[in-house]
Amino acid sequence: MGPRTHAWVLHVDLDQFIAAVEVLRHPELAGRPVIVGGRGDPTERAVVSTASYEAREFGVGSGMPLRLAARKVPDAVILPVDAPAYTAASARVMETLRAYPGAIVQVLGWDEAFVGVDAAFPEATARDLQRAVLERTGLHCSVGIGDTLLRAKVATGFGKPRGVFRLTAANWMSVMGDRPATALWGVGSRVGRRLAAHGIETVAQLADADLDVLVGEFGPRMGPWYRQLGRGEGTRVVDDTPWVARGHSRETTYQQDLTEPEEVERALRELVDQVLADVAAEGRPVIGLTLKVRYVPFTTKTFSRRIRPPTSDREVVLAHVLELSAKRDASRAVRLLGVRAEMPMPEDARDGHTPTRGGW
DNA sequence: TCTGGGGTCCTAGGACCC
DNA sequence: TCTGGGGTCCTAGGACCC
Repeated sequence: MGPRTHAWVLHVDLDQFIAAVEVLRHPELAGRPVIVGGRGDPTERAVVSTASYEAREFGVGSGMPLRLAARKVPDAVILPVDAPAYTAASARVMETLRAYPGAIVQVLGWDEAFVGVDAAFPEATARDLQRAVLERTGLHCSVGIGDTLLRAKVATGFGKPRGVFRLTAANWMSVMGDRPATALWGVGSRVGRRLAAHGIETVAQLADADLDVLVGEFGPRMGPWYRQLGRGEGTRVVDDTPWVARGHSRETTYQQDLTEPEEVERALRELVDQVLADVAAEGRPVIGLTLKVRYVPFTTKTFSRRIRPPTSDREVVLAHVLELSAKRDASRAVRLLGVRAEMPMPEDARDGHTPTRGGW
């Protein structure tokens, strides 16, 4: 298998995936505003993972503090995040897509994938896939059709919910030209603001922007890349090479801020053990560590270091993390701690053969 | 209403070497 | 006494996405 070019790129995106999985196993919740987040306790520090369409009507969306969401939707059903259940549901969806004759599937996350197909009528294929996913999993999805990964990805948004939309070089500018640059995948609010400072507000303006201006603002790599995004151009290669993780991290927001050194050390030991369990499961050592600390007024600092030689020894890793922790401001209470471990890429996955997530 | 958790990639600037 | 130019490695931070 590996990277391949097809006539069409389809982007399959499950509708309100997490909420839909919950409704599937709790049918009595159908039609009710369902919010999934944290441990399902709206009095805790946590945020919304997914809200059902019924809950979105009240202005609730992902990333919103759970407390606020609960207040906005008085009779909401609030459920805890159940990652294993979503992983299992996701696996069934991807299996279904792979079973489609001739399809190459590049998984992007729990609830979305690119599918490369050589079809004369991609809309028919899209409907086939929707039907197959619904039959096999009970879940609805939207499908974007494109002549590049980016166009397929952006097209999906116009198909939601349960629809199909095609975006190619032929209609890209007429559909996207007048929209804000931040409508593009990969252009967030910060980059949007920096573009606006140069008078670049829309997708069409970004597509026609002066390359020197973009390079001056964003560097030799990102500058040209943003203009390419504006044009909807980029790779059309779908790559089903299995994903190789660059690292693993665990972080925890504490319900009570940590003030005592012993509390911090105990928390770090816990995080290190969790991270090492994930790393060990891949049979790869640790070559880098990052400690993330969020202090009580909302500021976050990170401390990192390379580890050499590469190690799988718990005590060695722990010693490094504690050393990094010694650099933090011990006089300030801690709201969050995170530990990230980087792993070396295996030989056979180097040279960019493994697809970069979102690297179009 | 205070702001999760798991990821990836890029850039700037300093250290260090030849 | 002044101080090039190229290269790599490392750390910190920024940005984005689901």
